[in-house]
Amino acid sequence: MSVKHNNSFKGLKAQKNPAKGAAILEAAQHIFAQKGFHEATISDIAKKAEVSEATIYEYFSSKEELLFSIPAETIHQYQEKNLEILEYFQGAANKLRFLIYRHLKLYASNPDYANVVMLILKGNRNFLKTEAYKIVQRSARNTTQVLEEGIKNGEFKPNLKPYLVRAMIWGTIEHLVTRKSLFGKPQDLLGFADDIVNTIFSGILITQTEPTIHVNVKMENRD
Amino acid sequence: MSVKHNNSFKGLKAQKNPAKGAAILEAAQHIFAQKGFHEATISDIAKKAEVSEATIYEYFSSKEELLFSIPAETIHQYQEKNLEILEYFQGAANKLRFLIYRHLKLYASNPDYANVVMLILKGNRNFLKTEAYKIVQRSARNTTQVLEEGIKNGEFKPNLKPYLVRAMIWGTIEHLVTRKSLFGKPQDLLGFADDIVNTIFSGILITQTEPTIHVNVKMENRD
Amino acid sequence: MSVKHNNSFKGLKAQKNPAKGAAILEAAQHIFAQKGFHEATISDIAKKAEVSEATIYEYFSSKEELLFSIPAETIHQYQEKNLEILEYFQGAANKLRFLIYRHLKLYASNPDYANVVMLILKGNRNFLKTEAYKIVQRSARNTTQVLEEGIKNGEFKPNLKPYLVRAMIWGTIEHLVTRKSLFGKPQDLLGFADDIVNTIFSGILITQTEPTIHVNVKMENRD
Amino acid sequence: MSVKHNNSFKGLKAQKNPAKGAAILEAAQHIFAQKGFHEATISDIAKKAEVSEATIYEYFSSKEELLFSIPAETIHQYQEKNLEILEYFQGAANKLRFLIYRHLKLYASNPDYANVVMLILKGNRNFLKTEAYKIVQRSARNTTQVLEEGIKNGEFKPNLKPYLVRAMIWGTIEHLVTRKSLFGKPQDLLGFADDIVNTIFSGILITQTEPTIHVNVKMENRD
DNA sequence: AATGAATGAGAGTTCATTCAT
DNA sequence: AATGAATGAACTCTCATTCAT
Repeated sequence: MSVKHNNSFKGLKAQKNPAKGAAILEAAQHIFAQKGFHEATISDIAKKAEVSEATIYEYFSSKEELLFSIPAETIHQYQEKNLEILEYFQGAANKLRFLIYRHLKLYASNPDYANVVMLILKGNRNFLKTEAYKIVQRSARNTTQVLEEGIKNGEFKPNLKPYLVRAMIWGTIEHLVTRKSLFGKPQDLLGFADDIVNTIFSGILITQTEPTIHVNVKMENRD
Repeated sequence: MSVKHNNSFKGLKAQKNPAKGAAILEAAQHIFAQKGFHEATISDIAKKAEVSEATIYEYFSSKEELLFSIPAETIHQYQEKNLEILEYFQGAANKLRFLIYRHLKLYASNPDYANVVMLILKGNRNFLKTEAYKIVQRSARNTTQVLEEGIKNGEFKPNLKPYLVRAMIWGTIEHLVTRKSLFGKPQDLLGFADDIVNTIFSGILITQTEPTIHVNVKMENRD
Repeated sequence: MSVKHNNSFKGLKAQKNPAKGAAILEAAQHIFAQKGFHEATISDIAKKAEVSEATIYEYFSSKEELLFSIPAETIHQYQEKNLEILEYFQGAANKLRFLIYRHLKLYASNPDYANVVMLILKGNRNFLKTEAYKIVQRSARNTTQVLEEGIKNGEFKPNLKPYLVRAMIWGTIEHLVTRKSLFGKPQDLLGFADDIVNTIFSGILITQTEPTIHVNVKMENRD
Repeated sequence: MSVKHNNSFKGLKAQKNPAKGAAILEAAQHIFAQKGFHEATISDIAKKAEVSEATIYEYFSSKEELLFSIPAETIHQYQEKNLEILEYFQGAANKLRFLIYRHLKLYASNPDYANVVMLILKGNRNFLKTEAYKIVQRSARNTTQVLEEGIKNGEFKPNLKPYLVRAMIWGTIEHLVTRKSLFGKPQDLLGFADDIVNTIFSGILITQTEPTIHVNVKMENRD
């Protein structure tokens, strides 16, 4: 049932045996992550999935479709959950913090997936025509909406450009994840979440207010 | 001057006719930018460069070396000029603003180059072993050093993590440039420079400290 | 019987369809014999074998492996049969005569094979590392052993050097076979067998005994 | 003068600078001997000869002609000298012994040359159309003539087939030389000369005629 | 006489993909 | 549903050879 539904948005052939389809997909994710798209062969994937090469074509109509099918499921669940949880947060700042965590966690918890997305899919123009990519876009709207909400309710600066701030947040995350994919570091992606949030929220400059806070404290002591 | 001897830092064959070598490189950049690495053929590049395929191999020992040779010259000049100009700026903030502008401009003024770097090289592990990549790394040090300088001299927050901030700046730029490569927008990359700088400097939150500035002034008068 | 399992001693890929593998091998033998190794193309062989070029690579991993696979089967059967029959002969001289016949016949009955061996493989250093070559070596041991046996039992001269005599026999055969491959003559290789044997056995000099035979005859007349 | 004469029988382009032509030839001999014909490149040879590739084509019109030019000079001198010395020998047996020595020595004293001849030229059909090959043929006539002479004057068996015996002698030598080219052994080729001669002369069988010699002696005494 | 530079012409090899069973 | 077997279609790269200087 839910299987049927999944199939529909993935744009796949009807899957005779969904478990096998999933196994192939996972094998593909792993092989692609290790070798890259062109360097990986269908034969590699077939071996890893313990099926014949022909069987792969029973489930996916081409090597590229196989690649594009990798994020479909993941991104779908990610987005569904985001929307679900987002409602429980109060305030744009909290929502934004949540989205940043989630985004980082998505990649942190699945290095192969991060690899495929950052090193392969990001540079692939055909991926943009994909159903899965549409969900990525929708996911981007989440962030933008939260930013707009924050402007409207006075949490965020009124002259802030949502498009840019979203680009900063995503760009930061993508940069860090890509580095982890390529170099293995930074080890702890999630550890950056707070610092990202803080910097995005408050910037890096020392405001002239901060030293004065000391003075204020003294004043209160004097009274 | 140093430009003349750039053969030394490129891992190229000795070039019989440097002008032809450059023509091939430019043709390659264009074709790779349009089609991607694997989709582009040596034949495509040869046609574009108006030389024979064999001639390409007189100048570059493999298709991949041809690809990796693309950024070498550009990145080298970029880095040299950065170092040269950086000295004239006073203050870490100004220096950082300059580097952000420069970085954006590098890609904005050369869309094919941006394409190759963002869509092809960024996902290529072999590129990391390249001489050209070493210069990219050195260029990254520039940013980090400026950030450290800013912390030391009190311009930037003392608890700021240079690695992260640099990741944010670069990630933002890469994200924007990648989008421009893929979608053609945002059209005006350089137009984002100020907003990036402002956001990185001051964040997006409306600070409640601003009114307290008044109070501060009075307090200091009192002493 | 042992023939069925010959895949084991060939360094080949597992053969999907051994009949097709054999057809390719035969086509290759013919084309190589006609054109030589470097002048023959995989395309030539594919046409002759009525398969696609890619199919050839399903059975043999490279053009050179294809070449080296040609003698494997033949030489194996040749050696097996030699050992089998050799036992039935009495005396080193008879055994040696048999081996010379066999050796000549091997080439006489298969001109393409003779061509490949004499004109191509004999000059190929890589062939020496081959499994098939090991069998050639073993086959050489046969001859040497027979010669040693002949020395021991007094059939052959005690100061004879087996290595040299074997070199003479093989060299003679190779020389004749090569000439036939190159010039088409001598037509009848096997016709040389007896003369080779006689010369190897008795040399070319007229021994001083021979004229005395005449005398003997006269003596008998006198009686 | 003699230079002009040499050029004529080599079938070469008129050589501007014969010394350079010879240097190229020697370089080619060495490279071909090491790598084989197809594996050796004109570039290899040019480097070794310390000339440009184009220069090679000033002296030899193709790679194959370069190959075929290697034996020309050597074989010419060899044959001239053979004919010259042969006259001084008395008796076919002595002459034959001389030719066998000479033949072995030709290869023993020039391993690169041996390599080229045995591993490359022997399998090359085009070489047979060559001027140099004609001299080889003439050199073969020497041997045959000596054999015929020996038959006529009663030194050699009357039923001996000169063609075969020459094939045996040459085949033996070629076999030994080829082995030395391929395996480096037998180290001492010339050391085999006497044994070859002895075996060719007297064979390997222990003749039962030897005791009859006694009888002969008595008979002759009786007259 | 010598060569730097350019290239035409292939050839081997790989792989995604198909299809009969 | 699964796959063994076959192949079409490319593409990179190499090298002998040429020719203007």
